[in-house]
Amino acid sequence: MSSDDNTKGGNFIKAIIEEHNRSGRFDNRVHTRFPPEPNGYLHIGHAKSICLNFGLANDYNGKCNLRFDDTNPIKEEEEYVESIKENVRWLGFDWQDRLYFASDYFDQMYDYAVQLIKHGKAYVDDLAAEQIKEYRGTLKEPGIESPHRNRSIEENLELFERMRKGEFADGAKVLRAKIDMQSGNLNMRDPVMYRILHADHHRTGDKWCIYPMYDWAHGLEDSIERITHSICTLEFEDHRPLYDWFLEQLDVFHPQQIEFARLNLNYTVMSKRKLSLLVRDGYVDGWDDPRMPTISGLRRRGYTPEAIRDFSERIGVAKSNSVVDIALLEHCLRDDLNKRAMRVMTVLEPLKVVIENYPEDQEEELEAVNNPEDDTMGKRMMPFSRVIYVEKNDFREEAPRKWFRLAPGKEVRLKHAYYITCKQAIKNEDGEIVELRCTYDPKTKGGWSEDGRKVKGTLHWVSAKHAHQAEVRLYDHLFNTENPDNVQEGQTFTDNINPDSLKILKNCFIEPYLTKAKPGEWYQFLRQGYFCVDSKHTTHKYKVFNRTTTLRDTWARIERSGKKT
RNA sequence: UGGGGCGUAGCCAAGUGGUAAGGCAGCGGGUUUUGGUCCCGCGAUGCGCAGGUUCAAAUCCUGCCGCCCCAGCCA
Repeated sequence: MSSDDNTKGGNFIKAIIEEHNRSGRFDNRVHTRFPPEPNGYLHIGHAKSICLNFGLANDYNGKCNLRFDDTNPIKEEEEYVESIKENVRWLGFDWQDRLYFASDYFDQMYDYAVQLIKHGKAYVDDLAAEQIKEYRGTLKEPGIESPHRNRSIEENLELFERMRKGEFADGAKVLRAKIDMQSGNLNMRDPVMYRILHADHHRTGDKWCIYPMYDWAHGLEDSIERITHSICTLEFEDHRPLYDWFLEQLDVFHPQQIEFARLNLNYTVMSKRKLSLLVRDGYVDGWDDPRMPTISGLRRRGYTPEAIRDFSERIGVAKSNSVVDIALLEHCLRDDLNKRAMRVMTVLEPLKVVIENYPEDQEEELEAVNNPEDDTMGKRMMPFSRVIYVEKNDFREEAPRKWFRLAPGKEVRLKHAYYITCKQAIKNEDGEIVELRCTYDPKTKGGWSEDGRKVKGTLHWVSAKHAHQAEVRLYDHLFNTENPDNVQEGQTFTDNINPDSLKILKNCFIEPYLTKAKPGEWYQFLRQGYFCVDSKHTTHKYKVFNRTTTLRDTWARIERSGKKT
């Protein structure tokens, strides 16, 4: 790969990498890692990081590791490890044989800590957590040194050894780096390296009762794996001096930490805390609810890995806090689905249409194109008969200006079928329209006429006799405000939940072909949107479809703007 | 005794002294058997503000202003 390819669509991280390649700092090697903590499910924000790390490795002919940063046994579980691996794989990335765990390095980290103690750069502190906090000082005042700061190396060595052996209770002692209690950077005020935690770890069991802190562990993990570029989010910028300090003291391989802005999206929330609250309090149907910004939610909603990767690329990478418009994500989705989704016909809110001049017992098979964007997807046959269903909102008793659809006296085209003209609308005793009586023009088979007569409206339909019933779930944004966290006093983000984020339609009709639809397939319901088979609620006999996203709807826009004026 | 970052269009974002890329959103128009797709066109005399250096400044200097992060034995 030439460097021209790399600079295209450049970002500041690529600039740094290229500078390193010029200077030879890492021998032209690029090795990144995606380092999740296995304490929750991945979301679209993680996807950005995954695409970034694996993407850079790919761009520069390097490698990217999948590494679980499992240094806190209290929060971490095996269940999350599996789901994270599955998500990364689904997104289309391959860590090959480089699956690592921070816990695999616990022995080595312990040895490094001993080394630091021997150099007089770390000490065991007996101060209680509360006291450590007091001694740390504040943002504007310096901290003060712990009375145990100047213990002898021998004593520190012995105490640390006894910590490891389990001679002390949780919280009784910690190992601290001896740096600078005066530092303006609080991270440098003798940060804790090890805490005592008599807890079972999901991988190391009860082998350890002391566990390394993030700042101590992370740089070592990177160094051990010979990571060249350790990419993390902005809030770790203040930690970089500490990251560098540890590696310098140890005189080991020293990766470059680079920080970028995490992804924020409007109309949703991204924090682990809020996401789990939505699940726990039943606002959504689990972590994979199609309205959730989790990878599993997006997947169940019908998002494609390609769309998510395209999105990651288009949003760019920078250091300024920003909120990306979710419309961009949706655009990427439509862009991908437009090319790959088979077109089918379904009627979501049915209105019966009787074609009066079509023979009672006649049926025919009409040819339908599967995807006008892709001829290789071929054609299929659709049954047609005297009674069909069309969409309720494709009929208006009084046609507004520029209305191309059905109305008394209006002629429209049934896609792939015939032109029909509306003769009469039949109402029930409540005044609701329950049936349309139409006539068809037998000379317009296939949906066109030799006389060149213009018919502007084209409708989707389904033959009543041949249709199958199905459930369709229409999803909208989970929140009805751009920034759900922007609340008045006494309110919480859940007060901004969109009450109409899920609409379930149980009386929908689908064309016969769709009875074969399987989870994992993408369809465009003609004129309505992209849909997929729901993997959770669909049974052998009962199909449930999720609306992935709508099509752009110019008519809705015209009506909306018309109402405003 | 405070430290670290960030400000380019409604939203992202390139740009690294030579006269403001691109995408999304929006608005017009064309094509169309999806009011879809596709195609064409439209937005910064200006880069947080004010000075300064220079033939030339979003880019360099000075001073302000605004926003974000940091006081876990979380990551």
